[in-house]
Amino acid sequence: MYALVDCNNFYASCERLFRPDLQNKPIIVLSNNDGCIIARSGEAKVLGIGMGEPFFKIKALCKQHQVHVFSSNYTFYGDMSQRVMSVIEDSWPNVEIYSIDEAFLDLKSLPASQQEAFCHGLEQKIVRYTGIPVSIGIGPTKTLAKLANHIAKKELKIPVFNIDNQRFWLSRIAIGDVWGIGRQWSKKLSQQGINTAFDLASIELCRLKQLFYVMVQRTALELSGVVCAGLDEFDSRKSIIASKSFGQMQTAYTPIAQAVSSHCARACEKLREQNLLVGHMSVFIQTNRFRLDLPQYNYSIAYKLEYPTDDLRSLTHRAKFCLRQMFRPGFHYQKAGICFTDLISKEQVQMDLFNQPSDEQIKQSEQLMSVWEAINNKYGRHTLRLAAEGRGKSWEMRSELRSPSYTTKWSDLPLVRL
DNA sequence: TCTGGGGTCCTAGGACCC
DNA sequence: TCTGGGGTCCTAGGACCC
Repeated sequence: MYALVDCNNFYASCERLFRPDLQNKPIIVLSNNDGCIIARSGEAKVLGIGMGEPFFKIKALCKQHQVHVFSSNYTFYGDMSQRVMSVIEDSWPNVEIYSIDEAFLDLKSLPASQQEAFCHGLEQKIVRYTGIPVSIGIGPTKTLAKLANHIAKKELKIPVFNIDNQRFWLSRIAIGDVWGIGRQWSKKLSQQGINTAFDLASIELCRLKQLFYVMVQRTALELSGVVCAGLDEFDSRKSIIASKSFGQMQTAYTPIAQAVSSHCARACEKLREQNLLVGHMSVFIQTNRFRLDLPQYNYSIAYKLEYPTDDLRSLTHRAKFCLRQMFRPGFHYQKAGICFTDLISKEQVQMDLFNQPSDEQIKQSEQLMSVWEAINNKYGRHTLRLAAEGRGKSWEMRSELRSPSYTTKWSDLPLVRL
């Protein structure tokens, strides 16, 4: 049996934590650049505010209903996520952290009769320790646990639900609400007369094989109770991306090069946090796809590194080289970014017969990068940075409604008056 | 005026090999 | 007129997730 713990309206719940005055008030959280809605409190959902909707389209509605609007504050949400996850990991040994607000538990070592009681206890513990409300779904496969969670939240509005002896629920769940079945496939499945989770669970596999990829077959099997995917407890990342839209469209080379350098530094931070080296990078730039009146240009250039590295200086140098190759004047650019792939663990580097850097080079680079990190950890991010990042950030994103970083910044600690 | 960012997995098709 | 069979590896693109 598996359990899925999922935080309720996670970002909205975080924003409410240090703002008790927002209890029972509608709250929404915006994506980077204050562009789209990415989280809504229950009260905001009732108003008909959709997930992913562009903010400018519903600004008037928000004003009319006094919706509290926040820019996203990932430092804060990330910290709250860690707190929730550590409560879960302290309570149970087999945990897969699936996303910022979800975790799967493998409950097989617990007698069936105790599973629900354990989940009730966990749910209460999480809300008591962190203030974040969660829902927990229990089922014989991950897909069914996910579905049980959906039923707990959307249908029954209870904190814990076990679908094991209540499979009749499958016939009440639309095919598009099943984990792994998105827009395109649910359309295709409907054309075949498959409209509910029950339909998909009971279809003959050979019929599915002719029409769909293995992913759909796997989902069908999981719905019928056959485990196709176990717990993935070891986080081995396969790519790292850092990219952001510009606050305003950019036409000149220099600010874009500074943005790419800054994204490269962020990607490099993530790389080093996980003790990885990168073998392959690609840099991309894009114009604004919504501005059909302007000429469009999207391009990316890949660069295979001479040897895997985590040295920010050489990574930035290569990233700028890629950008120079593809930058064309005369366009209004909206976004730039960088992607690292071919990630390998620092402990398992394959040496190269021709391009192996000397031990001395590796040692020097590591010394420099660790001092660099130590300074930034002590005095704050960006205290030390490459000149390539520039100083004034004319390209920086909009984030006008950001809440304080209550739990990660001394100057932002909440004040309590008695 | 204003439209996110960061991931995974799978498949088809091309280039190459013997 | 007729033109093999069996592989691997890489990349782009499309689907999905939160």
